[in-house]
Amino acid sequence: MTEAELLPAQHDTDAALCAPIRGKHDKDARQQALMAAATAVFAERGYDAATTRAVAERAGCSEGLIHRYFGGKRGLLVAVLQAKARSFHARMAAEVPDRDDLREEIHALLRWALRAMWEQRDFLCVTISRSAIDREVGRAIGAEINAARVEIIAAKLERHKGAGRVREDVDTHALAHAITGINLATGFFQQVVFGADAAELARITDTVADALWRGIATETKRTGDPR
Amino acid sequence: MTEAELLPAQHDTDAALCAPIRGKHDKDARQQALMAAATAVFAERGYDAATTRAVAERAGCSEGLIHRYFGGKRGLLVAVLQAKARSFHARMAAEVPDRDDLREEIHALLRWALRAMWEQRDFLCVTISRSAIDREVGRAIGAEINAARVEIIAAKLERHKGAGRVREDVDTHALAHAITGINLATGFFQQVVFGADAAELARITDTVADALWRGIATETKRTGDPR
Amino acid sequence: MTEAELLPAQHDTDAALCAPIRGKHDKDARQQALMAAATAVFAERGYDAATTRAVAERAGCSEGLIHRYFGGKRGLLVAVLQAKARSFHARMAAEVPDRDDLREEIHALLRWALRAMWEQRDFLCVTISRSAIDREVGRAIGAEINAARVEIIAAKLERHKGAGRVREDVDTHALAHAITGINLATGFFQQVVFGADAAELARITDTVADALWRGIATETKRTGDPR
Amino acid sequence: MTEAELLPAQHDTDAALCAPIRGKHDKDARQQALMAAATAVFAERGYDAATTRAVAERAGCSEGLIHRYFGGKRGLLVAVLQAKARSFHARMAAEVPDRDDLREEIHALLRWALRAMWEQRDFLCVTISRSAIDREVGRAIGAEINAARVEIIAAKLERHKGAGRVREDVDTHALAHAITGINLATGFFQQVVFGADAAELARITDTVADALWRGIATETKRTGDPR
DNA sequence: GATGAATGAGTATTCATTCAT
DNA sequence: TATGAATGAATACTCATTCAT
Repeated sequence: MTEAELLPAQHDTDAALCAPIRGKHDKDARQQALMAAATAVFAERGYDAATTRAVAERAGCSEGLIHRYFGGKRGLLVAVLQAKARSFHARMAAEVPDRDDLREEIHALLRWALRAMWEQRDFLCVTISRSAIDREVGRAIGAEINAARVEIIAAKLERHKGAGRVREDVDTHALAHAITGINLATGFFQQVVFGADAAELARITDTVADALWRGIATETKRTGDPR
Repeated sequence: MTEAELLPAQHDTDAALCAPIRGKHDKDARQQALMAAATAVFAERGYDAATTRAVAERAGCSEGLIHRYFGGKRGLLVAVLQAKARSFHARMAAEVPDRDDLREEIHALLRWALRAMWEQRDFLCVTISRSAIDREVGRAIGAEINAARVEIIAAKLERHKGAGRVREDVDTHALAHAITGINLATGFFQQVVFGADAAELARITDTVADALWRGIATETKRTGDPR
Repeated sequence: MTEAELLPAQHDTDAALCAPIRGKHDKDARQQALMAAATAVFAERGYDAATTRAVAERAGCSEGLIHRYFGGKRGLLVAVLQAKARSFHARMAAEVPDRDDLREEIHALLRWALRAMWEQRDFLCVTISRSAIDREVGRAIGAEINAARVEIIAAKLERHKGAGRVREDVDTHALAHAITGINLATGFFQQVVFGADAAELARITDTVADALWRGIATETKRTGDPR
Repeated sequence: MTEAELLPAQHDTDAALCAPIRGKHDKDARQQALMAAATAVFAERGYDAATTRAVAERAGCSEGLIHRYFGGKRGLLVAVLQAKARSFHARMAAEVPDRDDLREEIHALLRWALRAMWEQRDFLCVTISRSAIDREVGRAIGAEINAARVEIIAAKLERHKGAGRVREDVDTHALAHAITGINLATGFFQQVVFGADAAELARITDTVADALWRGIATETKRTGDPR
């Protein structure tokens, strides 16, 4: 499993986006700047505690624009969420290419989540925090982001099943849900919220990946077990 | 696996706790009432949107006491969190008794989380939402609630390992972390936040439980496989 | 016609009401102070341009109380309006006692309005200004304040009619409406808004009072005409 | 008294004025459009609640022009007021032609006010509302609109006096003020603000007109009294 | 000790006005 | 010249916290 496909593990929220505004009247640039600033400020303080003033200040423009462009604070949150959601699973599809080795596939999926969620931790903090409170946001996340990832993973597993690498009695869709859940638990909660260290995360990830692999792989295919 | 051990699936916020205060000057009763009211109000509206006035009103006493007793709104949140944490894993230890069948043990652990988290969903919403924002709360949850549950589960797995039911090369501690994570992902996110239906949840839980069991059980012990 | 019955011609909004608050926690005094301050500030700047901050500052307390006590800015306006309305026509009834000379009665009514409206000009500015914009306020003023004054005047005229001092074909109710209207026009608009001087006001008032008197008095009763 | 002279009773705000702008660069047309739009928007919402954006939108041009052409929102109000004032008493002079019957003259004056003020009610709401608050506007209204109308009415009365139809001791100027005041009271307040019905308004108007007529007419001229 | 009246710093949002284009 | 993007000061209202009673 190569690591080359993984993104650099750092915040992506602002490098380019928060760069000084080009023109005084560049509407698009300002909208981008506001969304980037919002992602950061929401992440740092949480949605409720974040102030529109702080967002505007960081974006380098006036509060009024938040209301002009996004219809208010909540509109800004929604805009940020939608933009991120679009890019997020597009990336997963691209960055975790299909493999012919089931074990590697599972490991790659779990490791990718560790990387991607660390990188997106700012966005995730807001999203998770809101989704736990705001039913509407919660369902939207479930239906849009989570479901999409489940489908991608289920398709991968189904391919392995078709190739005889996964036991016939395994419910690939349910397993995809489980893997997505494990991603969230390790990638976000243990890594970001609980602050687990890299070694522990690797240990957990590898352990569960191997356990799952053994648990779903057909007997004959498991002979190449590295351990 | 009997279901008798599982708790009734309903909100537990406060039948008794919100009962009318016994004496006007019963300090302990007032603190209890405030914490119960806070649990309910925080759950209903989220921490930020909850007002100390609402908490005081529901507890039937004055706002001032929140500051006198708990040092303010945040102190009240912390008090509630700690109290819940204490009771929470005490319950898990009691309600998921050790079993000699590994497969049943794993299934029981996953099913218990489904029940317990549904029952505690109000409290979890606040906790999860805050922990994603408030680093301090996040670490506290990780260190107190999560770690304690990991230990309990790890001990169970270790016992099975000692009895030769778990492969020697399995890192029980890492696996316990994984199981706890799966609990959170399915019990809270899929069940409460995303609103998955019971059948789907059961399917996911059973699938991952079986996969893990096969993945960690020693070959010889698996002959009794029901499938 | 004695002038002794007329009130001193000065603002009454604050002398006593805006006096320093007695006790820090005197709820009633603060409500009074807020209403007095509101009357003054609304009068000076108009309802819209008046700020709750300015009202609070003048009342010597915090903005929050406006919302706690009156439910907001509009509630404060309504409270002021109602309080004034109650006292206003009670005063007219008391301060323009019945007379047996019709001519004196009419003169007294018109002069009283001049005095009373000058004195209440602050309150009237807000009231008139709002009533012209806010349909609800307008109707309320018409139904409460205006109608009450019409009734009092109509009763006076009816008494004169009964005593044979007013022509049988005079519609006393319609005339009462007219007199109330003339009061408003001269007492408020010419006096307060247009800034007419006292001599001119007296001339207008006396002219119209005499014209009305001649116009409604029975022929025989008019012999004592001073002119 | 013919009714033919009376204007159609409907809002006159802008059938023509709001028509699509002829040329993009027709400065005069734009100023007209802005003033028409302002009249309408101010009337609908009141001066304070009206926004320059709403005015600009309705006029079909940009907010900036309000400041370029009129120096701001207040300047726009003043421009509208002056324009209206000019047209208003020009109309009265034209629409209430001199009559040789004093009684008819007075009735006509009062009835005209009822019609004209109903028709101009939107404009009057803003004007009256502002004049009660904004001293400058109040004096301007008094000096320009009111004084002009007083002069017209006084001239009419003086003509009747010259013809021996009005008693020598009547102060025609003061009476003209009184009539103007009654116009305002009945035409605007009772009719528009208090929402009195047509029958009641007619009764009041006729009663006061007759009372005034009897009160000022010379004895001999009154023999033709219809009653 | 307990109350609830009072505070004041802070919030999202609005809007007349300015100015780069 | 006209536009409309951008501003920023101002607004009503909220709420955790304090403190006189």
